[in-house]
Amino acid sequence: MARKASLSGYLELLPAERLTELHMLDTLRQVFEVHGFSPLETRAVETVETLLQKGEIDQEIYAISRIHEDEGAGREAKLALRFDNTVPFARYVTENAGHLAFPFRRYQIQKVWRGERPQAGRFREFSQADIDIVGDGALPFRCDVEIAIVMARALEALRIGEFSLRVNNRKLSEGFYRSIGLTDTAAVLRIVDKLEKVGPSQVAEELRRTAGASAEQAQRALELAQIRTGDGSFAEKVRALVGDEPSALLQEGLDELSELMSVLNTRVPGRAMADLSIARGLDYYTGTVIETLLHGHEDLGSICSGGRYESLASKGKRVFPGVGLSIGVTRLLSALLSSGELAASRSVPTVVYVTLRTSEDWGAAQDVADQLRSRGISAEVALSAEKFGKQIKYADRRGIPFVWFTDDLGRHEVKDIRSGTQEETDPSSWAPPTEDLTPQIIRKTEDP
RNA sequence: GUGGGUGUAGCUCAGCUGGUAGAGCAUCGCGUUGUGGUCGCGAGGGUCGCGGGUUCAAGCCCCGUCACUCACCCCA
Repeated sequence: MARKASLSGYLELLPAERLTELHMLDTLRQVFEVHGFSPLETRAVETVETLLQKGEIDQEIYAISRIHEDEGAGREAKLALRFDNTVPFARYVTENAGHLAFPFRRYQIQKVWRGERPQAGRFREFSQADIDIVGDGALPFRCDVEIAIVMARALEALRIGEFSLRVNNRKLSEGFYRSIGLTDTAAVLRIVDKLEKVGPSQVAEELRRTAGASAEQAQRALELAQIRTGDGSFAEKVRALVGDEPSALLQEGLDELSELMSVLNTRVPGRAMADLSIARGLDYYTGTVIETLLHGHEDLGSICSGGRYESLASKGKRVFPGVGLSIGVTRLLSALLSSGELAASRSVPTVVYVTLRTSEDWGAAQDVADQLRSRGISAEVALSAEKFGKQIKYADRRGIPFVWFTDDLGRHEVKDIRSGTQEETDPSSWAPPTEDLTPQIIRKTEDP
């Protein structure tokens, strides 16, 4: 990949790359549906008001306008492109609450737009694959667990290599920070979130400078954030750190995270890591928070994140709590394509290239192709009767595995371009090996 | 938005203290005249990002501008 894009941040793929992307999307769709998630799509456009409902503008939003908009047109609602799938989904849920059955589980794979400066793995237009479960009034914690399991399985199905879900719980973090006297928990979370990037000493310094922490408070916050275990043992470490009786909030967070880790370790062993530095910025998350690290691509940042939000959507007195995770499809795809880890075996869907002996054979060649097509075998007919060498080369350059010849007596032969073997055959019954029926998505580097 | 780097053939890049534009790969042709890939020979392909300036002369120097890219910020 790594081709120069005409516009930075707006990825356009070559056919072989797009086939790889489609394979990913098909895989995700299949995993989501087999777990009972319904497909959903929302419009590209939201009112600015909806997008900013959290109050804070921490996303670079693309506003849209009409070229011929009247000068004084202040009456129309200001519109903008969505920057994620969660906020539009929340809006959709409240609008259609009367038609939906709760708890409602859906998947949604769509493009989103952000005006941030593009960088490797950061785009201005990209696809996210979301799953969420939303309840009416209440939603069992069990849903947090299930969402994490489904996503872990989806990532496994993508065969992208080793990855870790890094999980934490905001109740745990907030409860702890409050208990040591740090009240601006949002600021603390934001600073602590940078631990991996800037290191403990700088985090401690920032805690003192911007979150009003004493040296001792900063030290204790750091100690919590540095807890990282692959099993449930994080809980003892937290309790040792707290000393006296944990607060109700902290205890709730401990219980939830313990349950999550325990189930994940049974159902998707080795994929989860309790990491108490994970905070997820200033978002709407209220409990479980998750980020995902792709091994070997740590610099990419998280490839799948999300968590529990208690009140993102509400309608009058009704509140719809939810939990969801989102895969950065474009980020993942571009990284694996440019590293060469994922590739398609050919750039076209074509399985068979039907050659032309003379220009007049075109009709007969289409008949052959149609017989193959009627059985689901993708076939393409040559446009002119060039030398066979050239016709074979045409197929070779596109990665088409088979070339078809028909002689002047109507006898058929099919050649496997890779092995060079050619044999007599019949268009009404010939079929390729199943693995050649569609382009194969090759994972070049095997899992360790 | 702030700061650094880079723009030359389809791709990756060379191009000296200014002197009329180069390589490898790719493409196309021929050898092999209707069964590709190897090999050999040959050919085509460039407003040197764009605009202005200095100079007898600018890919190279100066100014501006655009794009790309990296870091910060933020995040999938």
